[in-house]
Amino acid sequence: MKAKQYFEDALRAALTRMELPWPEKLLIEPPRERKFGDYSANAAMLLAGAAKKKPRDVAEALAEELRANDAQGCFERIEVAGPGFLNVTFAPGFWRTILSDVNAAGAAYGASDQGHGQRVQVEYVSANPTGPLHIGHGRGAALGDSLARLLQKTGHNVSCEYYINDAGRQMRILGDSVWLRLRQLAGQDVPDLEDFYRGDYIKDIAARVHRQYPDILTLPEQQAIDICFREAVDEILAGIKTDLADFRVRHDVWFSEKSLVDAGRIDEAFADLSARGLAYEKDGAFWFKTTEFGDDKDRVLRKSSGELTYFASDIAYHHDKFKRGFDRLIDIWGADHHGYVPRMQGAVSALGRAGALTVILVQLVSLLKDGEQVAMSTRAGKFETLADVVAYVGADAARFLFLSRKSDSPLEFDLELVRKKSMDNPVYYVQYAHARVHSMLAKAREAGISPAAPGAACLEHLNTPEDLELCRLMERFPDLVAAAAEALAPHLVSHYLSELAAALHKYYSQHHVLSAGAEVASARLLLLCCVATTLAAGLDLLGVSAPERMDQVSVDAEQAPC
RNA sequence: GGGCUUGUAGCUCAGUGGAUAGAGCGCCGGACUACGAAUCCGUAGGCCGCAGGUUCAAAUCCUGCCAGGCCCA
Repeated sequence: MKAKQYFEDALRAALTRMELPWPEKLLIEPPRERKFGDYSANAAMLLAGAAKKKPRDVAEALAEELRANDAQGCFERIEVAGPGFLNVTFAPGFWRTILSDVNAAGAAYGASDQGHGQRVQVEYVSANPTGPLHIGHGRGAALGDSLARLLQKTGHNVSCEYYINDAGRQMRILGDSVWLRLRQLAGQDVPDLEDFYRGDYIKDIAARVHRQYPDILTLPEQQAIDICFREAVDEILAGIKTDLADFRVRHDVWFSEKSLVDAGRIDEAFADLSARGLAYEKDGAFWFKTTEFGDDKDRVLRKSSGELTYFASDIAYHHDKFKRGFDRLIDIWGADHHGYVPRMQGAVSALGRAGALTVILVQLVSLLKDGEQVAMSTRAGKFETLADVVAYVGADAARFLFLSRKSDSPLEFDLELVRKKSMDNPVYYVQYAHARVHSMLAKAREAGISPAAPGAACLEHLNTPEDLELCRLMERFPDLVAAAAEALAPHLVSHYLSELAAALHKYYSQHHVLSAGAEVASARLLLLCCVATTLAAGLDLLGVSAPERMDQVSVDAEQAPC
């Protein structure tokens, strides 16, 4: 039985009997302070005006009504407090029923059908294949992957996609850059270009291409550049895929911009806009009337030179997404693209799908080492790439940190702090709570003690404040998951996990389990088993492992830096 | 100059319009002859950037400033 739902139903029935409406802004939530009970409702304050009574009097009447109809004795206390809050405390026996739920659901605990199978596409990372992923991409990757898990868990039909910008100007520059380095490495005296990729990885690619195509210098230049370009994209993309896999980030579809252009989808989208009267030719260019959708000026889709803008392929791309049948699109972008959001929203409105796109902007990550800023924009810093960072601190620690901040706040990523295996580091705090339970379960097996069945009589022993606190927290988990999915906010999950882990550690220090007598031990083992299940379910939503022993984690973090 | 975003404890950050604003770290002081001390318990620390407004109720919503970050011109 869900506590919040039970209270809501009881309250609704009481209001109906008292011929009072259910106020729009009525909220039922756990109060900030424990002493106010398990759940709190603000109904009386909202109804006082219309009823022409004092809020506290309305609350008292409601409380009386609830008490009179609690035949099963689910409520232990129903009180009125403060300006007119209605606070309820559930009886211990009510809380213990949560153990059956958790036990029955197992890894699926917290799942719901609030998405009703809605088809959602999450597009994330989508970095240009012009170089390796950096730490900022890692944040978007962790967020996108976790959001997908959250949405999946709450009954959405989710597809994850990576958009490969393999057409256009940046790609030409990439090909030129490799070609330039290749000739330089071959001893030719070629000056640097004004605009090109300078990273060492370009030299590595150039050297390999030269080895693989020994006669490349004798080919017509355009053909040679073409080879350089194709090889570079393939290699960089393969590297990106490896880095993401090592970070446990998954995409279902890798969508090529070039394929979009080649398939004529750009023209299709242009025709679609023209047909709706939302695009026009002017000064030899093709314009999209974004001002009709709140933009401050119209935007060019095809320049007079015939070159397409980024915006053009992005429109065609989103057009294509909708044609593939998605009900809702979620794009995760770096915050430096925020100026692009109104334009893109305008485009989606123009496609007749206003409101179907949500853009999440991920703020920058500043990389620190012992409190000192690490250079990000040059190759000088050792830890510029995502791969280096993940190898240094471990995927679990990196993911947990990324996912414990709101996406729209800037984030400080201190390599030494994230790497530290101590209580400075919340990820190990939570993982340790999970491992601790499994350690006890192993000890219990040796001693021949097994967890009680969910309905067993011995559960009566679970009546200390700490027992009930764990039950309360576990009972909140499904609501929490639903809220996190709704708000697209995985950080709610990581904060919840820290709270549950804290309750577990406190429990551990106050109540001895195995030596407490057969019945009590058995009951407590069931409780702790359920906690472990909930912790594991939550960690899974973050894509963080739930180890059974702490010496199993962070093997990768043992490696020395570079 | 226009726009987006962020200002909360010494630091890093939570806080769906609700009660005395929270957590972790750091500081200081305690706790293992029993299940893992990667833990627990306690103390101290706040004009929630500033000023107005809406509301029974504002860190939260609105407006104007101030400051940092970013985008555009």
